[in-house]
Amino acid sequence: MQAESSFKVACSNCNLRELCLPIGLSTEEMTQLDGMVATRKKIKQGGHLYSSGDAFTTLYAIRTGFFKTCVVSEDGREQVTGFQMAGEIMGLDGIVSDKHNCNAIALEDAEVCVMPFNHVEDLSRQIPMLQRHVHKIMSREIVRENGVMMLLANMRAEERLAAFLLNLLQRLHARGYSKSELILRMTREEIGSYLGMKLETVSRTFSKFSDEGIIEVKQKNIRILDHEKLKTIFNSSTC
Amino acid sequence: MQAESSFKVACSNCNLRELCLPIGLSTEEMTQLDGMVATRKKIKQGGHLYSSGDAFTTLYAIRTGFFKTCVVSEDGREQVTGFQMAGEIMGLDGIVSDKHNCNAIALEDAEVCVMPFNHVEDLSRQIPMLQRHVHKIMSREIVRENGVMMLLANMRAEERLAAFLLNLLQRLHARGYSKSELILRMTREEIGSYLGMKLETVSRTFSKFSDEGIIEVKQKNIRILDHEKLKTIFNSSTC
DNA sequence: AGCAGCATTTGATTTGCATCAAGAAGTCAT
DNA sequence: ATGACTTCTTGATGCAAATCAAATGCTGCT
Repeated sequence: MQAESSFKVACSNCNLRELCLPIGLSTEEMTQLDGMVATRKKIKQGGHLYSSGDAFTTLYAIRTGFFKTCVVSEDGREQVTGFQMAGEIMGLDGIVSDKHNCNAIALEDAEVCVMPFNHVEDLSRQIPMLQRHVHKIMSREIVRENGVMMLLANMRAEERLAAFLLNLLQRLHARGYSKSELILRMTREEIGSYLGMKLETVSRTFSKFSDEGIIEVKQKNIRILDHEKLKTIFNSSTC
Repeated sequence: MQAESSFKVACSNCNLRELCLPIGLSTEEMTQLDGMVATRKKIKQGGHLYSSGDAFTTLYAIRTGFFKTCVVSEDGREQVTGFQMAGEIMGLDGIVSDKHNCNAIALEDAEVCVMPFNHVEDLSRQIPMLQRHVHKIMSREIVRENGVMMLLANMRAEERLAAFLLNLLQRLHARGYSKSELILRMTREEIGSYLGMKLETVSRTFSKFSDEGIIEVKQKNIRILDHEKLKTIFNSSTC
């Protein structure tokens, strides 16, 4: 087994590149891009990729593993702001103040590509398609958070959990996983924090879905029995 | 009175430039930047600057007036995602899919600078400080939304309203307005939507703050009598 | 393997906010 | 100014989810 660091890190032959990178780059541009990732970094389950207050210098692309990000208020309340998986970019919150604004914690052993932000900016100036790509990634995060605001402000517990499951399924499916089965990497409490409900309510709602034959729950293993019904719950308002 | 369009639009002598633009640009760079704003546009109260689904081509900087942005779910529920004032940038939600993702509606007669996004990108490639600035603006929006998520998921009605007032005051103060007085441009219902509560609860909470001598409420005019208490309410968890 | 410590489930009770309702105050158009 | 409409306030009641509580099921460690 060879040490990771002795491999040349290269986006151009990374199997995740269609998730991280713009499509349609020329071979030349692709080669340039290989300069974007400085190194890779492994994080053990429970480890912090970065913490609130840390100096911001780099973005991270997830190669393997699963993360949560969370902000902590002055009085100590923790809020999970997102769950991230392979191919997704982390660290954008740090750009505005040159300090990270949240904690990024691995929910399973993980590996990330370290992309110094000034490399990203330099290359963005040279490769317009990369520039656009970076903008799109940030815009996507803004739009995602708009959706979470809708969820938190307007939806009931069942709708929130249905939305959460459907979102995870869709993202996992884009990575080649089944549409009808998933393993939750986070606890009920973390799900609850993200969805603005208590862990007991998360558990009860899982049980309810299970009773109704919509899903099958075995601890962290969830099997989707009725995808359509899940969508109906998600879309249905109070009527 | 001269028609607006006959004036040369110029960031270099705009009195809002320290809100919109990076600081420390050279005179030469400043001159380049004047190419960023194509035109200006006036929006009447209640008018849409853009709507969900519209093609995205430009960002907007607010010169005067006050806006709300809101997303509408499939089943018709509306969620206010933010309130924007002079110097703030709108339209970032459109970048990811080349379509706007929300409605931007003027809450009072307003004027905006129209900045075609490809101008912004072109100039960003030439002026690294502008590039960084654009990134910071998007990152700031991400961080703001993280804060709203915390508010919606974790806080009680009083804390939410206190947070809302303090945020408005702080932003107005940065624009030269009083720290102890403000005029709400939005209805109780719009505040409620943003804060995830019903208009009746917003009204009741205003009344409660008023009874406790923290603020004075005269319709849309709010006078802050006890700024410290407001902060205490905002920070206090359930204890 | 066995123990300690989390994570999860489920039940009983409380509560903060939503909902329903009605009247008052303010605003706009003619 | 007058009437119509919107916005706001306040009260009474109901409900979804929080809280409190306890038992059970996992997981990881030595």
